[in-house]
Amino acid sequence: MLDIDLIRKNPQFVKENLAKRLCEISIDEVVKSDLEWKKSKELEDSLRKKRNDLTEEIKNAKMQKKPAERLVDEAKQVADKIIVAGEKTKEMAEKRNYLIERLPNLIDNSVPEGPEENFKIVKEWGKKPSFDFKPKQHHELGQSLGILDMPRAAKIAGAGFYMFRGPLARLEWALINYFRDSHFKNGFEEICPPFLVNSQTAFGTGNLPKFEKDLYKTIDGFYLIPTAEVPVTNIYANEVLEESELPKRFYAYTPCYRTEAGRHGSETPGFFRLHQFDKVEMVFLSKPEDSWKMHEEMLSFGEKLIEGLGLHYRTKMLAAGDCGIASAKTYDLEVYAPGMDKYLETSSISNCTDFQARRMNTKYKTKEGSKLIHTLNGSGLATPRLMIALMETCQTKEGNIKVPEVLQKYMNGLKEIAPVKK
RNA sequence: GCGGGGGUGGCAGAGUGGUCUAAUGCGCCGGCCUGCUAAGCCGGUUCCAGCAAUGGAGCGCGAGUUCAAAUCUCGUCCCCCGCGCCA
Repeated sequence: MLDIDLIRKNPQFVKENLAKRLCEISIDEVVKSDLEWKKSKELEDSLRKKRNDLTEEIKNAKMQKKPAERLVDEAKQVADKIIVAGEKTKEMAEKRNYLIERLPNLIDNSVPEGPEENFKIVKEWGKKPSFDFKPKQHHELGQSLGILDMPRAAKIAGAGFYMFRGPLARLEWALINYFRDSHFKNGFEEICPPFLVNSQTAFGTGNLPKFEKDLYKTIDGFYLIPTAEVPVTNIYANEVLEESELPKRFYAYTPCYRTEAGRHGSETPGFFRLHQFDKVEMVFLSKPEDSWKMHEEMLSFGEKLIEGLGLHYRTKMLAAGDCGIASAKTYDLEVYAPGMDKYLETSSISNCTDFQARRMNTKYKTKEGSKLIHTLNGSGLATPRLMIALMETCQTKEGNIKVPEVLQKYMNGLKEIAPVKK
């Protein structure tokens, strides 16, 4: 959430900033609803004051054994008015909060404004691999090797699911463990969080209320996590940290569940847009003054992981209009898949400044009192699209898949995935 | 799932309808004192509105009873102990 105080004192600044990301919520309306709430609250407070005074008089009268019926009658009337005024205040607060809870974070000045296509490529690493044959797509490779079973995944669950078998399943765990080991060596703390969260937690990271339709909800009201960012960022919700505890760096492997509502149609064969996928996520908690430095640091951790696999990728600074609600600035890592001849988003690395901290109420102590922390999150990395790029990049003329060197130790030294016997 | 106990400020912990203006202690911040440190003393240390004076709210969350609720009633969530079930 944005600081309501900032909106009050400098609505023009907020308006201009949010215009960069094409935000459809009117700041004028936020200011107006806030004023209406304030007016109603003032009336309610003055009535409460009156009742408190009367209550005090009643108490004194009773202690002095004087009659208090008239005062009680008057207090009853005030109490009725308070109920009416209170309902009005509540209604006004809901109206105001509805808007504020859906406002996105302020965008950083370094971010190109406007719609998605205004992105900036800030780095390219490696180059497109060349083949002396026509490279196949990942699903062709996977099926002919007998290590990808899309039809049975569809039978078991439906569209939007995949099933890896044998060496491909092991390749996915090799990736996950390669990521985990890298983060561990960097000194981060590993977390195994809950994969289901309550609504307060989903609100904290900004997934609720605006994006409820993107989340799976259980019959008893839990939400399946769309990313480990949700539980891990919320670890210190409603807590005050010591200044010396910051920064904190976490990583967590989890499956991620997304409805992908409104994204039907067969845009791409294979496993590209999924209801469930695996990801290792980095989450950093920092002091405000350190977050931009840590954002660049997180970016380079993500980049190093892809570089270790030897895959060609590019780093994209998202345009303001393409950034998530909580993000002040986001880099995407896009890894190249030669079979599809496409760059695929395999990581999204964001500085959420104090936007999530305000929703979660996570602060740290300073000499000037407690202040909101900054939160950052980034994939390090999401596996399916990386596997697409890896399979397509490392394919041989025979249709086998060479295992990148850094992954071989996680696969009992396997160097190449050959067809699996039935 | 059943039975019992509990949830109060940064922390510990008192408070069973109206002197609650939430005691007291610890921690932290500021000040005084001091050659320096410690001790001691004074003030501050939840949120909302306000430049402020001040006013309002707040005792897990929600509803109710009452002129008045941390305190009584109901619902709900969470934690602890015991029993049951279970990977």
